[in-house]
Formats: sequence, structure tokens, C-alpha cells
Amino acid sequence: MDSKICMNGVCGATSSIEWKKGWPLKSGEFAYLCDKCGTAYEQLGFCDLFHSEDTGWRECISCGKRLHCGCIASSSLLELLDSGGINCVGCARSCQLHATPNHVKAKAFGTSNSNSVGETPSTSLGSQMNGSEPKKREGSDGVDPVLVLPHQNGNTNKPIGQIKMEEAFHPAGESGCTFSSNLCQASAESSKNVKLDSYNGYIGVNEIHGSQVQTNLSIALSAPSPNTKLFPATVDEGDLNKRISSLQQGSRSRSLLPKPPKSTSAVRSETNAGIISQIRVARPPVEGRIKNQLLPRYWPRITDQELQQISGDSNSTIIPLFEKVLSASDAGRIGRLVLPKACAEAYFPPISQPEGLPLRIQDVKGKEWVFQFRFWPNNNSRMYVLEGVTPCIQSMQLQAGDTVTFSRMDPEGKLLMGFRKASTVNSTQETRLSAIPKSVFSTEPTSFSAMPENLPLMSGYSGLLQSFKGSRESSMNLSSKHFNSGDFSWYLTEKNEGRNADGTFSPSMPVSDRKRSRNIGSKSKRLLIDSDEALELKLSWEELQDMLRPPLSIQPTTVTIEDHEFEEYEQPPVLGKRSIFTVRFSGEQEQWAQCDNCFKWRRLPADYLLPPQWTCQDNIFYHSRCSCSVPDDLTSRELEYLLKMDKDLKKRRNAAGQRTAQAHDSSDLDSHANGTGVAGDVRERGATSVATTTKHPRHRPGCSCIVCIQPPSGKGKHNPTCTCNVCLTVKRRFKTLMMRKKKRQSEREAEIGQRNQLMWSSKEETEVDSFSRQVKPEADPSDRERSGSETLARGHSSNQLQKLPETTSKSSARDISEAEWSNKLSF
DNA sequence: CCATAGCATGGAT
DNA sequence: CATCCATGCTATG
Repeated sequence: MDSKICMNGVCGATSSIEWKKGWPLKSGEFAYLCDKCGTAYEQLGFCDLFHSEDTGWRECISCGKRLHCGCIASSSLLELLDSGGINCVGCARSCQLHATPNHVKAKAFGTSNSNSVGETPSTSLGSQMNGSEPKKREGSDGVDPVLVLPHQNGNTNKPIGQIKMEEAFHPAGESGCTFSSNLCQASAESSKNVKLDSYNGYIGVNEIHGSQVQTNLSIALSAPSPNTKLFPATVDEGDLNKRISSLQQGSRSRSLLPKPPKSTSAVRSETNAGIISQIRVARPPVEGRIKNQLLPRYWPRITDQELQQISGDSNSTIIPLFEKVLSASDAGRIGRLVLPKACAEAYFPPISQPEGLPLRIQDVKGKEWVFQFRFWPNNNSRMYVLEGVTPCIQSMQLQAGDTVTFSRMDPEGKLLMGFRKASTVNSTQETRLSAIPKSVFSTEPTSFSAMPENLPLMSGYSGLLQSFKGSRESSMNLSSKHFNSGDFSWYLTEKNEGRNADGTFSPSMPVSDRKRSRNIGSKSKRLLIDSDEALELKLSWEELQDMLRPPLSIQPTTVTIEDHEFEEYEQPPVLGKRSIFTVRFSGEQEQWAQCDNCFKWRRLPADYLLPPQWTCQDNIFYHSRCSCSVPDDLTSRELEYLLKMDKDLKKRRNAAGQRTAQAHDSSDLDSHANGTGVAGDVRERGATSVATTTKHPRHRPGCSCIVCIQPPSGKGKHNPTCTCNVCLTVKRRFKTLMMRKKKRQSEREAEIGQRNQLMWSSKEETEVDSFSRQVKPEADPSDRERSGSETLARGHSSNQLQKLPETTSKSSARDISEAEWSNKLSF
């Protein structure tokens, strides 16, 4: 059967479906009915075609359940779209807005003329209503009028049809609301208007003019009359107006559908040229093992525009699967993301063992992550979790309250992970900036409020888009190349730790704030957090210190205390972007920074002082990577490794800092500030002074930080034997530093020894390729060599990195489908 | 003592 | 009431 334009006018732009010939038109041609609509309606309760249409889905304001698109199978559902709000029947009823049903049995759209046409319409709406199998109706008696949906331009403002309210949608047993079916039966007049008295709202338009179908179907934009009761009652006017306005936008783009039917490509190009919906509405599942049993809150809310952009010109189809608002524990340090059971069972491979299986998921940057997808037995049920998500969550800089989205790329079956920040502004740049405290110059710890909640969302799908346009291929294919080709093996230096203890840019919550953060992102009452505290971010003093940088282009002067040289700066430090410093075995020092725009990691010279904002375009050192479209300098494994090293380093540093604090409990100095790494750290390059500076932005009365106790340049220096408080402090710090360094060194040596032991002993159990065997011993001497250096360093060979997935992968008994999934996911 | 893994509990729906 | 799932609790290494 040829592809036809659905004469319903809504599904017309969807080309890959078959149509049934409908009623005759004045032109002598026939209307074509979208068979798929009916099928989808029957099977899913939704028209799964409409999502690609410019008008977007409608969802119930109250419960989030998606209303039908208004296609032929769902003309019964339109009444709620235009009733002064969008609401499903269930919610409308709870607001006492339910209309009293009328008593005229409606006809399914297009069924009435089937006799005259000699063909049967797609499905019987009536049968659909009952949730039974679609039946072919053998025509109807007489020449029933074609159901014409009301026209809002007619201005007659009088009901022309009779309305029947009928429980149609979601047969008993379904959770959530049911949908009503106000069927508007109308005469064959071409232009009519219907006012639903019960709702005081107007419903959509479908008008047939000869060979053309004009459709303003689902969008009735008439403002409710002053007496109209808006529903649900809880919807505020602003929100309502917004929704109405977005619906208006959506409706405009599909008003006229020329006939005769276009070819597939023509239709597609028209769609592409037209307005693609940017409305973010929930999409119920169109497939999966449990289909529409998924709770609406897990329905993916990707917009048509995002979808289209992601899939782009490629042959791949992006299928949004589900999304989840991160709970505190999801985003926490445990690294376990609780998956909605239904979603896990519907979209992830079936697992029979609690150990589950490793799942490869590509994130918005094109990076591939491997998570352990598993479950815990729980009350005769299961609780599904993704384990090991911390690096990924951190990479995307997500926190509780943000949303992660899961999609699948077909036909590859590749799983994709996106995100939306819970509260942010449009551009990613600004988003990132919002993580930098505005009040950073005032107090410690610095706290500030994040952006208002109702700002536009930043979508992870946009991120997907970037990654797919620019680096999808490479990110997929290059993941292991890096390991083999280069000497990708470094150890961290302690200068300017890039991230906090968890490797995140966004700060880890202080313990005292955990309780508060717990409220973010979970459902129900836990969402009701104190408005003042909502989305407040905290930066610890230490985390702020990490962002401090010596002033650019200013040479320090050097002072000597007890034969140790310290640099001092005339200007106070400035805020800079966090980065991670590494040293290669060759001794080459490097710095790794994350682009504020695309979030890719870029290698930079160690001595480059990053500004607070930095993007790929600012990469003046490596022109080949000065664009966000260039693949990440780090593969996911490398990044994971880097962050892990950073985390470990930070852990040890914190522990050392705590010990120091205990040792010097009388000091109110910043006992955490430390680190005279390879390139040094201004904070530790203390100097003695007579006069102190108060220039730095964090200064406050009594501040005794290392900046404040520095003398302004040119002012008097202290004698090496000086015993003033400042000098004593500096000396004490230095002593502490050396002790710490010594301790770390011994720790590291112990660790290295242990690791080597483990490595070799595990060879008995783990299959180790010969390459690893050959190379590993070589890495160790360099390790030891480094351990004697001044640099705080941990050594790992690239071969160890390469073995990561094998060692983390827990093999388990898998049934056939698990194996299939594994195969599909390249395991 | 600490981090982690796995299970248990209880609020919410 | 049953189920889900966020998170607490505890055994374990």
C-alpha cells in the first residue's frame, strides 16, 4: 500500500505507515485514514506517531499522563486539550470538572462512509474503547455524517455536535487517570464550531475543504471566558498561559495539508522544514516489555526538536526510553543509581542473577561508560540498580534533582544517557558559571542560591546532539586506541587539584548538609524542601581554595625560610577553573581541564593558568582540539582513571589535612590548604611579612590565610630566625607539609607493593594478555623511581587501565536473552 | 575504624 | 493493600 497522507491531518507528516482509504471527498478522491493510529491507540492507548509532529504531545497538567495526539483514533480525547487547560479525565474529575455525559453515541471518525466507499475503516473506535481487539466494521447503516471536529474560526460558538463522555482510555487496572472520550459528532458541514458548555472551552478543528484538509485539531486556543473555571484548580494562570501559548505555537505549523498524498520523502522534507516541536512533554513508552505500565514520571520528555537533532542525518533512530530525577542517593557517593523497576525490566537486558551484567551506556559527550546493571532481591521483588555511576554522574556534573535520561539508538541498540539539569539557564556556559559562587568573595564556606527553578531547562539531549554531531563516531571507535597508541599513563600532581574529593566540580555536600540535600530530587514530600534552601549549593573552603590561582602574568618573588624557598605574589590569587595535573612517566607535566561548553576533557600545558571559564575554543595550545566537535582527549576509561586518581589523592590529602588540624588545633589557619606540587601552589608559597595584605577577595577581619599573612611586595621581609606568629605559622606549615609528604610517600610505596602483589597473584585467576605481562614489569621501576621524587604521584600503567573492564566485569550465569543483550552491547 | 555490598525498612502511591 | 523505591542499617572485608 502506498504511503498516504492521513486525512485526519495530524498524522500526515508521518510517512512510514500505511493508510486505509476513507470516505470520498468532493474532489472525487478519498480521504485516507491512518490505520496505524488506530492500531497504536488500540495497543498502547496512545498514538505513537504523533510525537514526531509539530504539535507535540499533550499531557495532563495534573498527573502528567499524556493525552492523545488527536489523531483519528483519538478524536475522542480532544475535549480536554482545549478546556482552559490540559487535563485528563481523572484529574478533571477530581477537580469536579467532569462534564455530564451526553447520550449520543459517537461514531468513530471515518466509519460512517465506509459503506459508500466500500472499504472498511481502520478500526472501530467503539471496540477500542472497550479494550478489545479491533474489529472491522462492516459498514454502518445509512450515511452517517462524517465526524468533523469543530472549527474555531466559525465563530458560531454553538454546539453542533453531541457529546458523550465515555471512559475510553486505559482500561481498568491501569494506573493513573483514565481518559475521556468526548466524541463530537457533527454534520458534514465543513466548518463548525463547538463549545463545550461543560468545560467552557473550545475544542480543535478539523475541516475538510474539497481536496484539502485543514486541521487545527488539537489546539483550541480560545481563552476561557471570564466565568470559566480553570482546571485543575491548582494550575496557576501563568503556567496555564504558558501552556496555551506553547500549544498555539504548535498548532500553527499544521494547518493545511495538501492532498493528494505526498511521497515519503516529500512529507519528510516538509516536516523538516516546518516547525519542530520544542515543547517538552512526556512521551509514554511506545514499546518495551511493559509498555504503558510505566509511571508517567519516568516518561522521557525529550522534545521533537531534540530528537530530530540527535538523530540528525544518520540512519539511527533515537528512541527515548525513560528518565529519572536523581535522588540524593543516586547522585551520592555510593555510586548506585536506583532504576525504576518497570523501566529496568522494560528496557534493559533481562537479568536472572542479582549480580546482573555490565551495561555499556554512552553519555552525552559520546563517552562510553560501563555500569553494573543488577538487582537486589526485595520482598519477593527486585530492586534494580546501576552500579558505578559516580564517575559518569560527576562527569555530567549532575546532582540530586537533576534528571538522567535513557535512550536507545536503533538499530544498533546502543544505550544512551542524557541529562537535564534541574535548574539552570539556557546556555551551558552560563550553567557552568552558575556553579561558581557569586559570593565567593565574602565568607567561608560560601553558599549561594542556584537559579530559579522555572528557568528553561538545559537538556542533556542537547548534549547528545553535540556529541553525536561532532564526535559520535570517534568516541565510539577510539576508546581503546588511546591506550595502545600513546603513553597514556600519568600520575597526579598535587598542584591545583581539579576536583573535589569525589572528582566533581560541583561540590560534595558537607556532612551537615546531607540531610538537606536528601530532600532534593525524590518524589513526594521529600521534594518539599525549604524554599530558602532549595537548590542551594555549598562550596567548602577547601573547594574554593582549589579554584584560586596565582594572578596571571605576574612573576613571584622568592623568599627563603629555613633554606626553603617560597614564592610570594604581589597580587592576591584569582579564581580559576579547576583542573587536574598529571605527570607522565617521561616527566612531562600536564594539566587536564574540562570544557565549560561541551564538557570534554582537554589536555593543556601544566603551566597554563586557566581562567574561571574555559572552553575548547580557548585551547590555544592544541589547535587540533580547539573545537567542541573534536572528540574528547580522554577516553572514558582514562577519565575514569584520572578522576579516580584525583579522588584518591584528595582523600589522602584530606586525611593528612585532618591530622594536621588535629596537631595544630589552636590554629585557625586553613589546615587543608597544602600542596607544593610540581608547579607549586600559591596558597602554600607562604612568605613572612611584617605588614600583611588584605587585598585578596576573601579577606575578612582576622583572616590569617596564607595570602593575608604575606607582606605586600616590597614591604619588609622577616629574618630567618624571626619567631613572630606569621613566621612560626609558615614554618609549622612547612614542617607539616614535609611530614605529610613523607607519609604519603610511604603509603604509596606500600600501595605499590601491594598492587604488584595483587597483580601478579591475580594472573592465576584472570586471563591476562601477553602484552600486559610483558609491559607491566616495566611500569613498576618507574613507579618506584617516581616515588622518590618530590612529586606526589601514583603510577598506573596503561595496561592496567586496559584491564579494567575485564576485572570489573562480573560474569554471571546469563540466560539466552542476556547473552543476546551482551552481544548487542558489544560485550 | 572505614568503605562497601547487600538487605531491610518504611513512606508514598 | 500491594508495590515501589529512597535510604537506613548492618555484616563484611
